[in-house]
Amino acid sequence: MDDRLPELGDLEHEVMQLVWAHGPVTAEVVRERLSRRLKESTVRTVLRRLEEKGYAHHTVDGRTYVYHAAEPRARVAAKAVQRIVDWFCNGSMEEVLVGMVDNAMLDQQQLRTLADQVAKAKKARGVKKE
Amino acid sequence: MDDRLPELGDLEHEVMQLVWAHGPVTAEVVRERLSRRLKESTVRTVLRRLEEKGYAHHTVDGRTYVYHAAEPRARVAAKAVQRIVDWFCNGSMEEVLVGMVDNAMLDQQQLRTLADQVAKAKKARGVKKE
DNA sequence: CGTATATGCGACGATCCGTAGCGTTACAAG
DNA sequence: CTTGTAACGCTACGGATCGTCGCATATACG
Repeated sequence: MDDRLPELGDLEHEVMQLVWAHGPVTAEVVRERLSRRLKESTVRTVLRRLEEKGYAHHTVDGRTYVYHAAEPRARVAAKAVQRIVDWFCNGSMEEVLVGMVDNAMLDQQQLRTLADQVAKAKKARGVKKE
Repeated sequence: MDDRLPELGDLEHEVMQLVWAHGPVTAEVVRERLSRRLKESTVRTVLRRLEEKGYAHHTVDGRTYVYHAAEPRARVAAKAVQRIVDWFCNGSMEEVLVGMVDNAMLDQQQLRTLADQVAKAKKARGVKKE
């Protein structure tokens, strides 16, 4: 339950965003919603690779494959961040946050607000989850 | 001053860590410190690519190239995180943090402590920096 | 000036990714 | 049962990135 998901290319990412945004989807639906107009086989290939990489899985409805996200978007993002932190800063989340503040991507006011929001979100979710 | 640094491969990353860890370094020094034993030309190629990608730059000492990190490690890590956040969560840092708490990578107590440390670090640095 | 040494350049094989053609299968209608 | 059609997987190809070097070249030093 701690598998490292491989990186995604641009198209793979765009498709994955669609899977996350609009519940379970078929290759057709993805194709219609994509920015670029691609062949169906292209879309299916991407979906299949996404499944191989562990980002999604599918169920079968009649003769149609329906793709579901394997993990919620926030969790995947969190893992990615965790990897960055381990990778660059030997696991020191603090160093990263300092870097962000230092780089004016974030100020400590926002950080504190975020801490509050996270606490709130956790409480709200903690109830219905456990 | 807002350029997106390209991704790094495994070896490139390992070399970059050495550049960050031990001040300015020569190809020889990097080679000696590497986990794997590689040919000098390999190391030089990696260093050159690192420079092309904007992670490092060099000065010349006699006939020897000395490589310096272009940006501090924390800043690069911060940019990487920022990219993840934009990429997956449409820029919502909060969503990512919630994901981390949700995934037990972080608890809100740590988050609050981090906020304090960051505030402190900023104050300490702010003085000597401006 | 000749030799050792550090450099740049080019290259080759392995992967990854975007993109798609094609053969196959299964279900529905004639 | 035969056939048309829709959805699928498989294979592939060209471009890009990366790990890894060999080699021709430039240059400091004795």
